[in-house]
Amino acid sequence: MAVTIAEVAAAAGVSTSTVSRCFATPELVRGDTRLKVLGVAASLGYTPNRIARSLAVGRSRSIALIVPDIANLFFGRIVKSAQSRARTKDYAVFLADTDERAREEYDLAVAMGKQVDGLLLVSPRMSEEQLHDIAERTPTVLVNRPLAGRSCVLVPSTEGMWQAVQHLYALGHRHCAHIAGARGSWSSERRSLAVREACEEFGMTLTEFGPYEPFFSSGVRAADPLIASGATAVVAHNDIVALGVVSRLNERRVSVPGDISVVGADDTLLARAASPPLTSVRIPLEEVGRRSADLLLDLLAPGEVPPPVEEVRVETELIVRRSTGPVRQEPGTRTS
Amino acid sequence: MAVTIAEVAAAAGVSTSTVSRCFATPELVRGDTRLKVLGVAASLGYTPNRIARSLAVGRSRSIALIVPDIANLFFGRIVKSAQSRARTKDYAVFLADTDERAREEYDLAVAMGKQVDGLLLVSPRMSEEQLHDIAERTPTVLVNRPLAGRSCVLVPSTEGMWQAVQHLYALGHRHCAHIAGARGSWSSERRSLAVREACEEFGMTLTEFGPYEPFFSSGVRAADPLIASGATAVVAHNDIVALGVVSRLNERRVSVPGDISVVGADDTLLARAASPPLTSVRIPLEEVGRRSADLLLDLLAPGEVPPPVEEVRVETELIVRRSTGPVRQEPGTRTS
DNA sequence: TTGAAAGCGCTACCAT
DNA sequence: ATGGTAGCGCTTTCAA
Repeated sequence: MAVTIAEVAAAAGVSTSTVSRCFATPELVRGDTRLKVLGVAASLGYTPNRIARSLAVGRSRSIALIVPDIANLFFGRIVKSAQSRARTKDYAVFLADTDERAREEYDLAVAMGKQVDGLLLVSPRMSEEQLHDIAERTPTVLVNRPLAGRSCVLVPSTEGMWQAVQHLYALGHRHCAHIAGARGSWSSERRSLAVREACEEFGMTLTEFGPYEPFFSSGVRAADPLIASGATAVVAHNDIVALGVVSRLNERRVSVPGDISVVGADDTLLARAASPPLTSVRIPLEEVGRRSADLLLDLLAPGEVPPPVEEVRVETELIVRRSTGPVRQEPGTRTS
Repeated sequence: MAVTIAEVAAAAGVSTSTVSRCFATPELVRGDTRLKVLGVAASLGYTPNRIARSLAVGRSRSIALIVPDIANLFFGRIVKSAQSRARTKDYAVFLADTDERAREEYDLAVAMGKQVDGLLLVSPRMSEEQLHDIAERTPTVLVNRPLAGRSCVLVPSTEGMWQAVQHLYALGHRHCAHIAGARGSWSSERRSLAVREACEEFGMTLTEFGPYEPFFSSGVRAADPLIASGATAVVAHNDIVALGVVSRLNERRVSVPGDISVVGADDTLLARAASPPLTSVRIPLEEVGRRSADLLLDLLAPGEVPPPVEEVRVETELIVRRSTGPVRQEPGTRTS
């Protein structure tokens, strides 16, 4: 059994209250007493029992991160920075992965919500009612999902998607395809909308495909209809899907960027590591993780009286790489 | 405030002991009483407070996963499956990322070890003394790091690396390079050793580079010395590094696999998504996560008296893709 | 089969 | 500035 506060108190010749104060509110203890207690505690190897403290205080100093898929680099990077940020503020972080199953999100969030002080829901797909219900019970911050009256960190990607279309237009493309992301995903909708608006603005023909789940296989599947559509450029919902497209295009002997230009999104490692490297819309995912963690921890801070509802938006930008190139031929003349 | 056991007891007209039993040991309660209590509990929306239970029982029904880098697909996949497995057994999972900083591993593990029932250390780099010290205090399972008398899940990759060399030899390569992984990493050492032994067996010349941290930039950096070495094939420590190499080779106008064949390891999404797709050594990471979680939870099971020390090894195999090809020219004649 | 009550380790209020 | 003590919500003997 670990050393308890009572043993420290006995060994230091003070009461348990004093020992407790030395750790919780050191400024309320006289200098020499504190030094003595801390010394005894150290020599005994005492460390406060967080569980006991949680029970007494009613707060656990822990938060839970709920994400659709940790093995997706997009979420991996968010989790990494959010987790790191939370730990610097002495919050422990629970992680739960819904495996892209929207159905289980709610139950999971409710269950986790009871054992933590706050919830960070990343790209949740559940209904607004369910989200409100959860936020009502546990302080919650949403990532990539707006909700009236709740704190959220949003990445509409509008600017980046617009830049992507502008880039393609400038290269001579006039028929663009878009491969949309998952149904029910707010960021998918925003990205699709941004592409649609940009194409309209530039007078480009747009063919839309989707929704597709964010898997490599989705891109592979989307490639054939894409070829058939006659589009010479494609903006995919994200890098994974984009590379699935590239893979299938290679198989079909369609050259990238010779015959078709491909743009991804998220600018994950995949984009840089691909050959040719993928032009992609950069999302500051580390910033997203950091700011969402900060937002949540602020909500939990005892000082704050009126929980500040904020809507943080981060900037996105197009990173141009070799996967996009000028139009080489007229649409429709391709033999494949 | 949430509903407590006392309120349920009052409403059901029984004692708190009985309510407690209904949830913990239902078989010790008479059928009708149990039904009644459970009914009342449900109607009141009661759920046991895990923190209070933890304090009373002395166990938290939670484990911690400590990994070097969650944003690395290798660890991401392990975390994903381990986490999922633990949750099916009603264990909550803490996640902590050391950001590849071996120095902080120990302190982190010690700190986390106090608030959880068990620790899953993935590819730890700390010293054996430190590992023993931690395992002594908290039930621990190691992944990718053997330790006398402790449970661990190991992936020596020997078979897969051997197959890689055999494959390259069969394609006509006679001079192979190896780009080693991080210093202090057990799996790096094992992989290097396996390549060394295989090259010797096949009578191939081997040039070794490294150690390199598992980053894309490491591969980029390793490519130039690789070219200078005159090797026609390279086995990289993992996919990320391999793709860094490919990227730089492309820049240098060295064709893959025309001039140099490249083999990666881990067979992450990166390998499949690359163009040309990367030949890679497949590691059953989901199995690693699942089995390590199982091992740990078995250690924690109350039934077990003598903690079974196991050493689980999983099988690896080479997945051949287009990044490897026959030798096109004699070593040394390349002009680059 | 059920109940009473003593903790689990810590905090926080109330005294002093 | 310090001590006494009543909980926090649940589990677990021990009795009945």
